[in-house]
Amino acid sequence: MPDPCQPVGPARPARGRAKLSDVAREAGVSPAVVSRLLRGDEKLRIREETRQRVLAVAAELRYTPNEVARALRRSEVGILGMAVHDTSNPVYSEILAGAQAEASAAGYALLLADADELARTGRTFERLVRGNRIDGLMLQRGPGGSDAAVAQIASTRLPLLLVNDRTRGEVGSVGLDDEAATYLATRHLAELGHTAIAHLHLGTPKARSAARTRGWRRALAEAGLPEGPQVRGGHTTGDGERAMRGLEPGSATGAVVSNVLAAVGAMSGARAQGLRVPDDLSIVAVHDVFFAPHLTPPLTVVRMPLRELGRRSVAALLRQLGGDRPPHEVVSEPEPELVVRASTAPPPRRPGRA
Amino acid sequence: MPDPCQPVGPARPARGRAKLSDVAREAGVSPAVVSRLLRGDEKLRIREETRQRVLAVAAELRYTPNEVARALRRSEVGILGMAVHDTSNPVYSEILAGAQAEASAAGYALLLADADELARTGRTFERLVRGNRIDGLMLQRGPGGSDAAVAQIASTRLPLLLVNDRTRGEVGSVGLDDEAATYLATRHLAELGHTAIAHLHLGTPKARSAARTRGWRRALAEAGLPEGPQVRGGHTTGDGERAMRGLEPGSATGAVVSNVLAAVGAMSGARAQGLRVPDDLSIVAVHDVFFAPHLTPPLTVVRMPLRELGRRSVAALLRQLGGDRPPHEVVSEPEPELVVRASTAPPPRRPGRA
DNA sequence: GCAGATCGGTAAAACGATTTACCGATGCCG
DNA sequence: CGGCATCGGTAAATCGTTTTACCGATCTGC
Repeated sequence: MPDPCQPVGPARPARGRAKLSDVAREAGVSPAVVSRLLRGDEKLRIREETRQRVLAVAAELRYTPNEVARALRRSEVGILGMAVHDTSNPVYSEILAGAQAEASAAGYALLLADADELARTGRTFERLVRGNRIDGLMLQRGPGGSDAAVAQIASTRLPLLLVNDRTRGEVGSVGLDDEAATYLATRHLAELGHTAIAHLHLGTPKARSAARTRGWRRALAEAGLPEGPQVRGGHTTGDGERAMRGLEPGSATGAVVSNVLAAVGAMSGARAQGLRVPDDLSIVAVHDVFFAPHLTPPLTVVRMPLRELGRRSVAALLRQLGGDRPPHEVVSEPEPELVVRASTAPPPRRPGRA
Repeated sequence: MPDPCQPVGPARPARGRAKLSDVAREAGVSPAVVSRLLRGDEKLRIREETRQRVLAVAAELRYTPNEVARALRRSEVGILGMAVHDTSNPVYSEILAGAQAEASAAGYALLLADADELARTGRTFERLVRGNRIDGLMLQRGPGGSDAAVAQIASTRLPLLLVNDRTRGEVGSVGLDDEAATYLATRHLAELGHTAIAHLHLGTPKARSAARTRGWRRALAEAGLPEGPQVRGGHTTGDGERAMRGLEPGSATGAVVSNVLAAVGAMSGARAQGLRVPDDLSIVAVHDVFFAPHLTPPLTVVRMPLRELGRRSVAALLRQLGGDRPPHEVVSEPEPELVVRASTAPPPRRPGRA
């Protein structure tokens, strides 16, 4: 029942919520007990009766700890940063969705940042990276993502993880099997009978781009095919469209495009040049996106576990916060999978090169 | 066990960054001066010489304030929450991108949350909404977003803003001119000569869905056309595909689809029924997305200022934090704009209804 | 020479939780 | 009855800033 002798202060302050000390006062114990009880301190010895009373008061007052105060005391905020180059790129937003889910499940929140802005090392950098606003940072380097920026961040000792990337050394990373992706894509074209297979490559970031090129080369070598033309495909539909113009007409009957957005552009570009897909040119892209089946023709892709990549990145970063060494993982479960749709077909009878 | 080998107070602690008191000590002033100087306190009178010295020390120590401590003291964290139903929906991620940009420009960070999870009023709700983790919350209600959840959040007195929605009363909102969108879309079809114009509507949320229906009705009325069939289109490609099955064959030669993803699905669905787009059926959607020009046929849409919506939402929420009354805005600049591509054409000679 | 102003700061109390060290009663054992 | 565990907690020091109130000198005017 309500305390008869309550001369001072309202039980629950008019403005603002109940705080720890309110619960303590109301339950007639010290704040320490409330904190230790609510946090499940093993070393706390407490009478069952007291425990119930404290819990009841906390519930009645709808006590919720002030996360900011906790964070200050514990020097741990329960927030992970996620720096993305382009939020509206469906590949990135898929990773983001996975990360959000995993973080949330682990009791963490996700703070969104712009990777480019971060790299400029200005106010955003100061506040986010050096201001104790986050416990760790996941960074998805975009096309222009420099090593210098990464070093800059790493030097602050903020736990850092490169997502969808591959590193060695002190900065950890969680990536995808990029080589397998282009390998599968290229092999698919080879199996269809293509002998002139181009690669529209990423350009940047270097590590990922190199792996994709390797996969393409390996598949060509295994099939005993010559290396087809290689042009820069980039990351956007515009890049892909431009890339098609750079591809010498007739130099290839199939193209492996290292990025799905570029592939979308490449299809438009091909059409603009009077090439029919897949009749004159087969196109296969890396990464599946929800609208790929609705393109015309539906786009053949290698599906990569993007959502899983997001999840695993968070898990890895969390382990790193726990003291583990920076991870160098490749998410290979589920495996990259070829999804055959209608943008690939056997090469035309009259081969491209005549 | 205390460390006997550790002499007192290193100038800059080995672990962790320089703090305010370090700067103060090093510069030979009190912490108050440093804080007030760095925060630009007008009332602070200080000798030029001292000012320079403090600034120099702060720079030398690379002092960055601990945002958590600031937040605690000021009861203001500098973080806005953004709760989204589906991160990987390109419409939402476009809004998100705008919000991120504006927040960042205003010196705020954006915390991402899952709207559905939030609505479940569990741990996430407690920590985010009642834990002082954010200064205000933007909520994009998804298909299942209930009023109860909104009321729940509003009752906590956390500044709340509904994004891409329309409200009256105590909960503010920033929305789009949904009626204009479907009006323009419908008028376009009418001008092409269509007389049987269907509406694949949203279903939920109610307010937005109703406005879209109104726009369609108004355009039909103005053109002196009868009301065509209306079926639930939903928000996903799958929904749109299903919706096409629900549309009686021949009952319409044109369809206004209230959501671009549903429109993508509708095109596939139409094809599955042997309908050619636009020869047999014209389709126009609300919202432009980057891949719309690359669909086949390229999708005619009404472009809405999604990114601007994100920006304006942040600006509105910030004003609300500043004490303004909850806004009820409609972002109408730039205006909804019809982007004619190839999914719309005059109706077939032999009218659908024949 | 003395009452104010003005200058150039300082002291100290918040903000709300966590955590370490310790403490006064009981109970138990010999 | 003395010693010492064990029980059931408590006190108080942080965490790093911000901000209000105030203070001792030095001028200034008369």
